[in-house]
Amino acid sequence: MRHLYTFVLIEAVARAGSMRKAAEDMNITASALNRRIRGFEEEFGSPLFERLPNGVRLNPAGELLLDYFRTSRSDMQRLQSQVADLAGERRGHVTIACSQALLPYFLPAQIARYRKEHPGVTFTVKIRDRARAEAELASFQSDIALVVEPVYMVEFEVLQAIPQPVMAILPAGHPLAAKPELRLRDCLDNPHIAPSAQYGVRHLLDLAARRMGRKVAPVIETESFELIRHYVAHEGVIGFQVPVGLQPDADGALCFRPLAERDVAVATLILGHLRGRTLPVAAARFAMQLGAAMEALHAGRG
Amino acid sequence: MRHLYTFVLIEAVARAGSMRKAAEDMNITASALNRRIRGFEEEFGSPLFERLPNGVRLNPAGELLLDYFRTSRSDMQRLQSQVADLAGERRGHVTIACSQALLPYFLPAQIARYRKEHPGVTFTVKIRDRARAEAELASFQSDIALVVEPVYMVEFEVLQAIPQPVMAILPAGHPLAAKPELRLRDCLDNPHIAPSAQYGVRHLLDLAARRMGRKVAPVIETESFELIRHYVAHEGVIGFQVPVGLQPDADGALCFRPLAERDVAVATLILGHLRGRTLPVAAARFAMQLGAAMEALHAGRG
DNA sequence: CGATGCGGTGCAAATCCGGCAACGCATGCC
DNA sequence: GGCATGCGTTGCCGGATTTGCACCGCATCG
Repeated sequence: MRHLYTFVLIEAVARAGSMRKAAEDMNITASALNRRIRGFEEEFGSPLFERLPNGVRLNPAGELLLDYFRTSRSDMQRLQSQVADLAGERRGHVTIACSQALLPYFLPAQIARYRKEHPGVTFTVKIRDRARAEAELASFQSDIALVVEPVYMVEFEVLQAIPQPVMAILPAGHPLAAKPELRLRDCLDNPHIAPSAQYGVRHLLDLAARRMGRKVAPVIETESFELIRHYVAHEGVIGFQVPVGLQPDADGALCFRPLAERDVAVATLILGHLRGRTLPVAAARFAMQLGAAMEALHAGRG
Repeated sequence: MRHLYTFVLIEAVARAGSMRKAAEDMNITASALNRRIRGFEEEFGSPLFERLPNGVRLNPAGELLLDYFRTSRSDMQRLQSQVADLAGERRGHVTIACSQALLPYFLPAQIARYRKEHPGVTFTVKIRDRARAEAELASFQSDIALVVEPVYMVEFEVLQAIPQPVMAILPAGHPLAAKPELRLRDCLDNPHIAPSAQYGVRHLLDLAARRMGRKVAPVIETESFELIRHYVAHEGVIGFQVPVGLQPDADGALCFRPLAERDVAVATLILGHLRGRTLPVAAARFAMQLGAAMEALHAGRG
């Protein structure tokens, strides 16, 4: 949108922390950028940046203006989406910030299902841990978030939430696989592989272990849930994941057993968006579909 | 604001109903205007106007866009006001739509009082009857409205409301002036002067008269409350006005007597703004002052 | 104390945009 | 039926705005 170009530049400068860096990012010269910003500051009636010896930084007025711009841009996109919708085109773009657990099975299936009905809609999928997903929403960089056990924020509006008991991933022949439900103690006594600290599942495991005076001591600690799933079969260690990240009927090499609820708190899969925001048509409809799918998932297992 | 100029043009075209007329209004040529609009339509992805043989008209997409623009502009103004405020300048502009009764005494006093503290704030005062005042708010053309007995609208958010019994204005020596309270019947039996139909006071008088099978039959019917006030002394007829439109201690030529409440319903002076809107700082503070002044007025009399 | 990187500025080139005139078209009027 | 009027629209050109380049003053740092 052309009439918002100046704001895009302002945002770039704010992000880069210096006009010259921002100018390079935006493929214009520093002088052009500088003049645009000074020009706007004059028109606006107040400086937006503090000029420091090694760059610039937004002042309070600039922060306020950036807020204005971000909501303004978001509104404009929603408007375009609405207009495209009433023209019968059902076009649009959905940006979603989600936990890694959603990537292998749940989200691809859902996106495919949605795009089958509305091929004009495109997607951006960002992997964000719990805290950063909410920052994404707050700065309008994502429309919706789908995360496991997010940190609580007042600006987060929950659309749907379902429980997700933490599951142990076992190789098919593992002795513990005989039991229908596992104790955390048994898992910790065996070699195991766990996600690193920023993930929700690990957080719950750490809490539970500390409560019983133990520690999670994985042979491998990783940021990749995919690595966990695949490594379990190779060495015969125990992995952890929530159900939504597991294919209900694997090929027989792995089996999944829930951890006892009295040991490890049940995780929650939460779908939400920024409180008070009106989503673009496409994002709103996709969120509705996700909510229904979560509901079905929950009902199907409970 | 330069970056919103295209929207201003779009608004002008929507208002004029034709590009050539709008171009004349905005002091540019029709071709320039046309190109701006076509250019924006292309960038936006959808036409905004239906092209008719004798002009243009907004289509639904255009209506939506105009909404977006008006809130966007209003937000920008509020932002500038906020920034000026945090710079300690207390600048800004307040646009107020009000009933005629407020013009002679109440509003001038209030504005003077506010400007004494904040000389940087300027005012626009529009005279609007009850219905049009609310239309002004809805299209962001006024910040606040101060009207007598407004028609009810869901989008109107009441900040303060005080009762205003309808008063009769009598020449000092008038026989009816002996009574502390007048009956409507007595007034109608004497020659009287009344505001025309669109005004709140007249509306209440008409309702009351009809209830007792009478009619308001003024010797003069006028849109000017000032004329009413001044004419009463000249011919000795009875005029009508709400207290806020009357100077408490006149020079002795006139006296004011309330009409019996069982005859004529008490009017209401209402201060409000558009529901859900966040006012610019200056407008919000001025509205707060007005609210307090109304409160004091009410307490002082009751 | 030179090198580096910063924001800001003078000047010429390039780009954008507005005004003028004209076109195609529909309508209204003799 | 022709003529006039008013509408949106478009090619062309001149002027205003913006951009890129080179450069300045300044602060920091090795």
